[in-house]
Amino acid sequence: MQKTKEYLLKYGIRPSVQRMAVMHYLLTHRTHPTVDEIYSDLHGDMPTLSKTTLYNTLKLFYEKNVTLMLTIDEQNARFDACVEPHAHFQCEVCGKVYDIMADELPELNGVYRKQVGDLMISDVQLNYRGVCPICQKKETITNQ
Amino acid sequence: MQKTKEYLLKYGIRPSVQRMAVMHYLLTHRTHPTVDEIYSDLHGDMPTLSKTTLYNTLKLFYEKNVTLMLTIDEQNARFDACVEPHAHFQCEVCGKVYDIMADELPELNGVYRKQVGDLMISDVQLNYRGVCPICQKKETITNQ
DNA sequence: ATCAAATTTGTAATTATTACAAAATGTTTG
DNA sequence: CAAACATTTTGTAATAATTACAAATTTGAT
Repeated sequence: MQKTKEYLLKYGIRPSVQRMAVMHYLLTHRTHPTVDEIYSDLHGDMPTLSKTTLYNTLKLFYEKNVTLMLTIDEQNARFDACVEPHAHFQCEVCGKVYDIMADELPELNGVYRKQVGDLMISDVQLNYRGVCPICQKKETITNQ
Repeated sequence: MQKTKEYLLKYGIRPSVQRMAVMHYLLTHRTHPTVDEIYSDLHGDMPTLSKTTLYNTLKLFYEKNVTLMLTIDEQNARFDACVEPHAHFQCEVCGKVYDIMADELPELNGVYRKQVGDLMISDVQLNYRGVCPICQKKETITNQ
């Protein structure tokens, strides 16, 4: 937890109890959770945590570039403590979001740029959609 | 309008009056409009058009691959009749969405793939965010 | 023209997110 | 340490996009 505190301070964020809990959660759950998922999971240890605080906190993290805010899912924003350039894949069946790193997609680094033509870039998101191998398998069995 | 009808038929969509109006709108307005924008613009000529029909129609178009449904904007879905591989840029200030074609971003074609690793891809979206040149100019003037 | 199927419509429900003001907590200064 | 001030959190209520649903309308085939 001391590490989480230093992590926040390094990004210029005052480490309140709530902020540390959220940051720690994101650092230890690399599942691209939604606001509701974070809320449900933290609620056990922090019954007083409010949704508004969560929204405020996640927005702050995003503005200070501590986390990413993914728009791959039309229904909910999703959050990611990994700020390295990487793409995402969402399964249309189970909804799970997978990471795609540069070793699987060599062109990836080329699209993560500061500038394209005369446009200055502050955020890049590369989103893939499809059916993940697990759900493909299940569908094959069902359709027999 | 006859062309729009054939366009829909080509994609296996029955050309009702409403569907033709929406398709024609998208073919002649390459501005990545939201549902509300389409609704407002069509409402003059079609006062009975309902939002539900719009949502149904746009979902159908998306499923039949006649149009793209963009998730670049967190607030609203946006629609695009250009189904060629291309990226998008949204200005954080004015909200306008620009196209980025392969000539401006040579790596673009490389990320539009049918497969990445063992993942089968059905949809790719490459979204950039930043401040567009027009808004940058305005901000410079304001901050003097 | 009739009938069945497909489509459209309006209303109501759902759900994610934001606004806001009061309460709580943390920080600074005398 | 205590008073004064700033920041953060909280709960509730408002907003806004999207979906559910059943009745009404339109379409296409016979």
